[in-house]
Amino acid sequence: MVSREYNSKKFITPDGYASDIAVFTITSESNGQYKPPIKFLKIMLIKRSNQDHEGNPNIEAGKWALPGGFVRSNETAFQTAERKLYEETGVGGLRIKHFGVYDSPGRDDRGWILSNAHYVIANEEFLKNRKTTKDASDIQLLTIEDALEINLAFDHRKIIDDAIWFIKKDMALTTLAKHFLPKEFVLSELQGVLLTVLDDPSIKTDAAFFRKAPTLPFLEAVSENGKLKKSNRYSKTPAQLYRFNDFQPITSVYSKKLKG
Amino acid sequence: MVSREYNSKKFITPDGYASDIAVFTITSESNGQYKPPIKFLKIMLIKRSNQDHEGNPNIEAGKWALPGGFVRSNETAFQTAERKLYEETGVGGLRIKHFGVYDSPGRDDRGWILSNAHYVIANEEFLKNRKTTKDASDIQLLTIEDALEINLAFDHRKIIDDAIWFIKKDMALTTLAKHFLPKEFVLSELQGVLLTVLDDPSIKTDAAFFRKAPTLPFLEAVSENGKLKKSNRYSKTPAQLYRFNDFQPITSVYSKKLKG
DNA sequence: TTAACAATTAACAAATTGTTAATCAAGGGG
DNA sequence: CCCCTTGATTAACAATTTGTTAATTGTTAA
Repeated sequence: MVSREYNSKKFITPDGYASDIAVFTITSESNGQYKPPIKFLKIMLIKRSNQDHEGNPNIEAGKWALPGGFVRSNETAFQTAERKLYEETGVGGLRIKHFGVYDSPGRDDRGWILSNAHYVIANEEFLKNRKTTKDASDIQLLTIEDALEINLAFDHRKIIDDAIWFIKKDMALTTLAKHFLPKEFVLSELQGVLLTVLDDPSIKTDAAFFRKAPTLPFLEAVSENGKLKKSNRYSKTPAQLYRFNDFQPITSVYSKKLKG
Repeated sequence: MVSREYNSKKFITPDGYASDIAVFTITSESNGQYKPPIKFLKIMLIKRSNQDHEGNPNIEAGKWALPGGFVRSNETAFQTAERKLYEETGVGGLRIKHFGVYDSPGRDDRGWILSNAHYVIANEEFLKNRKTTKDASDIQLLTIEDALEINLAFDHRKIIDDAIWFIKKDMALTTLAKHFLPKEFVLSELQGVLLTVLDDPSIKTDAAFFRKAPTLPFLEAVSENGKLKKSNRYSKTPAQLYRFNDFQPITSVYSKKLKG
């Protein structure tokens, strides 16, 4: 397969090509009946076991790490991400997005190992339904604050830092919020998700947000048999349910007012 | 270096890790004196020689390809990009940005070879000053249209397609335009650059663009000894010179009107 | 002197925003 | 069953921005 021309240069080649996945979710904690819950941004991490499958001591054992694994020669890192996500956490069918490559020499004591990093957003309900393929202590949802405090394997702290930066950006610029929410949701839920990840004053003020939201081209009010569908899940007053449609908004710094 | 534990799995490892760079520039073609020039978005490609440095037949010989090369085990792909860009095209000091990884099995006949893809924006003047490290026929600036029509090596067509998508996005969302322009420029130059890459009606209408531009937080009028500095390079009427400052604008789809 | 023309400015209606103050529609206590 | 409370919306209005079309200005070339 590898040609003579290429081999003759005696290049040193990588010792491994890994695919890692930062799985984010927002968990809700009830704040009393008929009140919007308190939300926390969390990341799914796994604890590296002391031994590998063959019983040999595992590198970075005992530390927390992003789920992931080595890419096989007949698949892409993207496919590896799908596969490992399902194998290790039992979740499937989520939108996976590449956001960076980590290839600093020395990042992995085993040798020259590259990591192709992805992120995934899962809504709470989705994660609840996951199969428990490993015992619970292995997989944990940690708040971002906690995750960045504990002892993380390899350069996963840097990877998580970057991943957070990317989801913030995508949350502001795309309809990423949809992946944190159920199909149909109430405006306060959307607002809660946005505020958990972003820090945009124009989202904070209720009146402005509630007036603008219904006009956003990527949101639509849900109706059922001709009349608007409402929900009481977080308020006594029935609140209108919304869903995301397929509109892909784009913005530009050269039009409309900016904040920075 | 590679531990027993790891080796014992007999993983197949990649046969090579490459770094490729899509270098974009906008060339100006005079449209008559005192007129804004016509601009074209171009990409720098190199023609793969028939033999490699050692005289062996080269893979994908004769085809056009992105400049780039194999990452060494003691550097990152980013550093490779800097090094190869300088070696092959004589340009240095440009802002290089990662945008994707190409790792489909079979993308390179030599084996399992990954490409870490970057893009770079160079302004015309900068490229003019480049050292000619290779004979001219080897390196060419092609318009995007031409580049996508010719026979490109490996999966470089896909890489270029993606790179274009990324620069469009970054052009709209960041002050990327600054890299296409000289330090000080006239509004019609900025407008020309934006229209060459983007297709935003609000930029097209002169009156709107000229009225809004001076208020953009990331632009500032240039003055010299207390008075505003003007230029006649593209008009009889002296036009105000502007420069980008360090303001990093951010936008959000949840505020301000959208287009999509 | 004047026609031409890019670069601004002006002017004004239409659309969006920020803000503060009403309304509305239950659930729960009395 | 009548209020009180609390989110969820609406209303009301002033302040900003934008889209458009119509002037103005400064300079070169005929």
